Amino acid sequence: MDSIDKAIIAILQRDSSTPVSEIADSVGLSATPCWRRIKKLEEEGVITKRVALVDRHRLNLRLTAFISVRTAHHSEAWLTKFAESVRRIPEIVELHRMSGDTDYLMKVVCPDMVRFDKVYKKLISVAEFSDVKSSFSMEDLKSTTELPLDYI
Amino acid sequence: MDSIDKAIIAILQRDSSTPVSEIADSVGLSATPCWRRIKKLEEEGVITKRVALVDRHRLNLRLTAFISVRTAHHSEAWLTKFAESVRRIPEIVELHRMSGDTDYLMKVVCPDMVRFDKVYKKLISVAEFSDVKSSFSMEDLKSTTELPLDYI
DNA sequence: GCTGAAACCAGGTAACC
DNA sequence: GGTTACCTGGTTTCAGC
Repeated sequence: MDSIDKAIIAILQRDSSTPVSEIADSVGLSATPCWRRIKKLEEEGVITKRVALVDRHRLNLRLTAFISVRTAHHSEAWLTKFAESVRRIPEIVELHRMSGDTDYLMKVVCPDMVRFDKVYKKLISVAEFSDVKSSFSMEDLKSTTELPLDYI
Repeated sequence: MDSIDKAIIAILQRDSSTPVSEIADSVGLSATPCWRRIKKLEEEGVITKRVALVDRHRLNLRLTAFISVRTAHHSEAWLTKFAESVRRIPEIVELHRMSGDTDYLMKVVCPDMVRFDKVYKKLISVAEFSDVKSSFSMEDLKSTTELPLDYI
């Protein structure tokens, strides 16, 4: 992966609807080799998918919350089952197994506190926790899917 | 926004490279009216952008961390300047103004602890904090850009 | 073996019903 | 919202470097 691939990824991370010919111009290549590089990046799994991003406010998702939990269960089987359950809850968009004080950290999006409480209840119904803490985002100041390309 | 629009969004959130004709089939429409709906969703800002998602491991971004900070400064001017500075740090992919114990919560991606410390130093160089806590993700169990469509 | 020109074809876009 | 036609842009082939 050279600097041209990096430049291609930079463009596609920002706007994947950019025509190949335009990307080719930007990186100083003609369309065909540029297209082949994109194809290769997709085949090799560097580019995993192309998605449409949606304005969460337009979907009535005005509340963003973080739930951190502790649990007494630390088996592989418990983790697998827990992760699988969380993957089925669409309001929980992230789940991290953490080091330190909390065992798991989740990011939740939903319309309001009433709906948040429903997600919360759904969550505590799928697994047992010894401690649960919720904190709420008042303002989304930065949120991007663009990853830094400085380390390749 | 009706159930057809919802179905269209569901498909595009999952894979924005799906051909319009295929989407049209799925939602029981012919290509043109389906395309018109997609165009409208984009114009109205429901669909904000189309992006390529990249495997962070392939970009050498193996460390995910959360930094929560407290600050003594609570003016609008300070917030604006702080947010602007953070937006210029590519390793910080999320910044939330929080309620409760912490004032701001950030999500950071970088290769390792050494690079994390550099981001940390960059962060404390752009703003003054009274308290800074870092926690680290050991395992990414769920991470999606697909938002729940149950509330429209 | 990789690049780019040109031909080709799928799919996005527009006009019309 | 559908049908048809058009035309941009993605994809393949092939010649040249």
